[in-house]
Amino acid sequence: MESSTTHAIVEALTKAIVEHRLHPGTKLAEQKLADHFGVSRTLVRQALFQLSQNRLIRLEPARGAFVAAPSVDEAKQVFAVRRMLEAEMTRAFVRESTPARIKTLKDHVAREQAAVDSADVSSRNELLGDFHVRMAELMGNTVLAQMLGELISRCALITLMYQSSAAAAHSHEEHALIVKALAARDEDTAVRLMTDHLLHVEANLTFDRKVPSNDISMALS
Amino acid sequence: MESSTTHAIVEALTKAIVEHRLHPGTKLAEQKLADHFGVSRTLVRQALFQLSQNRLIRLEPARGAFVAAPSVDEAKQVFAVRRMLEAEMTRAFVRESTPARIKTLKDHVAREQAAVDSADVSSRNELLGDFHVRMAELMGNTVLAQMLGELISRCALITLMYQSSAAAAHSHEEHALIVKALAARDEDTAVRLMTDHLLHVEANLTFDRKVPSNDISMALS
DNA sequence: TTTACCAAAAGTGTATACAAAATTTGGCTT
DNA sequence: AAGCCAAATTTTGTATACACTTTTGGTAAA
Repeated sequence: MESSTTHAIVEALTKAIVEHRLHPGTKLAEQKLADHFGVSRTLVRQALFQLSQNRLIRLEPARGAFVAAPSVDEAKQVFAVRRMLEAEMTRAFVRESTPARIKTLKDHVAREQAAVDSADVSSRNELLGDFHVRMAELMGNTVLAQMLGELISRCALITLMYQSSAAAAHSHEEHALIVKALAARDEDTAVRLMTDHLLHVEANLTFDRKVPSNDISMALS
Repeated sequence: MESSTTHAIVEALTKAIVEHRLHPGTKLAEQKLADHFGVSRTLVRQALFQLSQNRLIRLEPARGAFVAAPSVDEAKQVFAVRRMLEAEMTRAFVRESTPARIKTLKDHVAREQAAVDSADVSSRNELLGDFHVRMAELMGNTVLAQMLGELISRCALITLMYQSSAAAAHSHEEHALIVKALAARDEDTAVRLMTDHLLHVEANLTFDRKVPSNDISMALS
């Protein structure tokens, strides 16, 4: 089960939503997607169902699928959970820190630097989110990594829409500081920096909305 | 989308798995389930997919669905995440504590008492898990509540199989102590009790395996 | 002009059909 | 009796068909 075709559709739609080519509220009609991907509605429905579990779209009974528009409240809740999870994760990271793990994070931050310098918004934000997922993965706890991945992709929509370039650069700097504290095995500082970092990201979101366009074919082309 | 028929199938299978009428490893053939529920394979497949997202079953490409058998390692990871999440949740709970919330938890613990006294294993364990979900719900953070719900159902298989009655009674007593600390607004004690509680539950799991039987119709009848 | 209403069109929900892959069966050989 | 290969069977993966619901668009009445 779980064909790779379905997975490809999920990936394509995820990318389109997260890169903001499909705006919140846009209707995703099954047949149109099926035609676009050259498959039957069956596979599209599987993909849509999976995306709804990831909270990237919303399914309304007998009405269809729509690109999700996470509410301000939901975003705040997601950040609250992330602070809980990541504060403890950071603490554990320091305790089980190894040179190899530190190096992996340092390398990641270097890649962030490059992405922040170039103006590629989507890869920049992907890397900024991945910093947190990478930390979780390094802990060897796949459950944690996966859960954090879900949370991060869940508000990817919001951060992508409403995070300014300045805020992104700020995030990157904070990541660098966190890695420094981790390398110094300074537990309290690292935890504080991580918590503050998440608070900053949340605070920098401006909760405006923009106008949607709903041309699926164009967005996916 | 997301018909209630599919939901009914998910519920029925969840109950059967969690109540241990379907053993880990049992194959869930689509046509047999379809016949049993009197629907087409389409709806069964939707249900199976959803169950796989809940980690209650495992889907193998071109081979079908099998009742999940969470590994020891996975269980440990789940508990590690729960400790992260619930320690902070407990801390936040104390800070935003209200008499009404305390009462809700006290009522819940009272119901646990009844379930522990009666020997109904499945409702007992359901209530013991729900204590934690209830706390999350009271915080008004649905994201947290849902995430914790996932985690708890994810190791429901394990706790149900391998938690003794004595351990269940112990859990119940610890819940009562936690509520007491919450009522006294004793943050540090509450957090410590919660952390210890989760460690105890994890420590009390005995990771043996029992023999599977694979008669679907009998288990679901 | 606005509102109510009805028919046509489009879209979702479920069942079924068919193709492809895996499993089982049965016989053949060693 | 054990191992192995091929045909037969079962089971999964995908497409399609059809019923039912929602949306749309237009017409008539207020």
